[in-house]
Amino acid sequence: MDKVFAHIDLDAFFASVEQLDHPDYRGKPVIVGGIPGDRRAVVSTASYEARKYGVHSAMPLVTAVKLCPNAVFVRGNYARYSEKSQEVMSVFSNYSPTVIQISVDEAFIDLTGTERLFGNPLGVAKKIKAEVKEKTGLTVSVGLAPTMYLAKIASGLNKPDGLTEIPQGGEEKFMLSLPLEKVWGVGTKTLEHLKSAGFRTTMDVHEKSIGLLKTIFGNSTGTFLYNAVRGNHEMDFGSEPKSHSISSETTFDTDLNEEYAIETAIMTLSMDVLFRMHKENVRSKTVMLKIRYEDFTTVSIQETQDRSIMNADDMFARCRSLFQRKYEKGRGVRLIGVACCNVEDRNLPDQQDLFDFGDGKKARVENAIYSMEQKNPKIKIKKARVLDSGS
DNA sequence: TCTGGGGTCCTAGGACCC
DNA sequence: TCTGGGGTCCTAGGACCC
Repeated sequence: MDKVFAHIDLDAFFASVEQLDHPDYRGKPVIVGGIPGDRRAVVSTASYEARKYGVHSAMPLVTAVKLCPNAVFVRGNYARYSEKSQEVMSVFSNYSPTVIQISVDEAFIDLTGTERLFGNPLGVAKKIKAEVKEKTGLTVSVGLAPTMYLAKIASGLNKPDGLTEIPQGGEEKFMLSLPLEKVWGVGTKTLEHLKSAGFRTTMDVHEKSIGLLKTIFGNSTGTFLYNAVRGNHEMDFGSEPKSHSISSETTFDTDLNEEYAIETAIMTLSMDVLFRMHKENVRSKTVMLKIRYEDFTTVSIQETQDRSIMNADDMFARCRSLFQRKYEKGRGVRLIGVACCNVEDRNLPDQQDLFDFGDGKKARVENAIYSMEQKNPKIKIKKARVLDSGS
């Protein structure tokens, strides 16, 4: 049976939610990500009105303010966006048992074999667009194709409120009509590399052997490019992700070089990551610390111990020790980040649980604090050091 | 323009073992 | 003595995505 996938992308999602919730923002440029004066913010989403001024995602907010000073600027209400996202996603499940959500604002729907129930894929796509609009007030762009990879590219071609279909058998032709920068998975670095190696179009890539592409771009990228331009690249969401990580990072308003102040930030981040691990009921033996210096060079250090992280003190002690080992004293730090890698389900058997090192009690206390915070978000219980964020 | 925060995956080199 | 080869695990860095 011919396979058919839809990729559905919400148009300028965060900005559209703001316009939906605030009628006075409608028809105006709306920029989500920060407000004028936020020194190091970047644009998260720009409404289509703002895009006319050249504002786009990932642009420094300072630049956006220069380009479009009269825009409505908001920092963003991520809980609200998440709520709207769920409303939209629940519409999709009416049309197929197989919905793969890949981020807050996009999902794949496997429409293979749903023809008898709902009609042909193009008709289904139109129904989905109409139902999303009716139930949530938001518009989406849809791509239809025989593979998820192609559907993903197709949905981006006629935004906003778009609908683009790549017919069965038209995969290669479609890819060869595409400019290189539209090839999903080719970012700035690979694009530069392609250009410097003399590739200007997908057709140029198509002419070369897989062996040559591997030699120039490495095994993984070479193979990817070879298949992509033929419309043969498959995205695999089938297997469960092997490793999972939970991270938290922060960019300081101004660079820091006092160790005590940086370590205080590390403590806040450690607590955040640890609480999120509690919430997901997972544990980890590996912590990672990331330092971005004033000149934007970024380094990281990680350590895996035999025992899982027991509590916030333990987590902070591990991160602090990594910081002390890695930090080049005196250098200005613009960002500090903390992560737990290779997290696993806490219900899995773990040898160390047979012993109690006295940390078990602390962990139970933290769990209690965490559940209090969940019941009443206004209660914020923090370590003395974090409250005293001054000296 | 002076570059967020949350992730995943890939690679290369070193340690260690047989 | 100064030197093989394969496999696996860990770490640091980088590319990419939304």
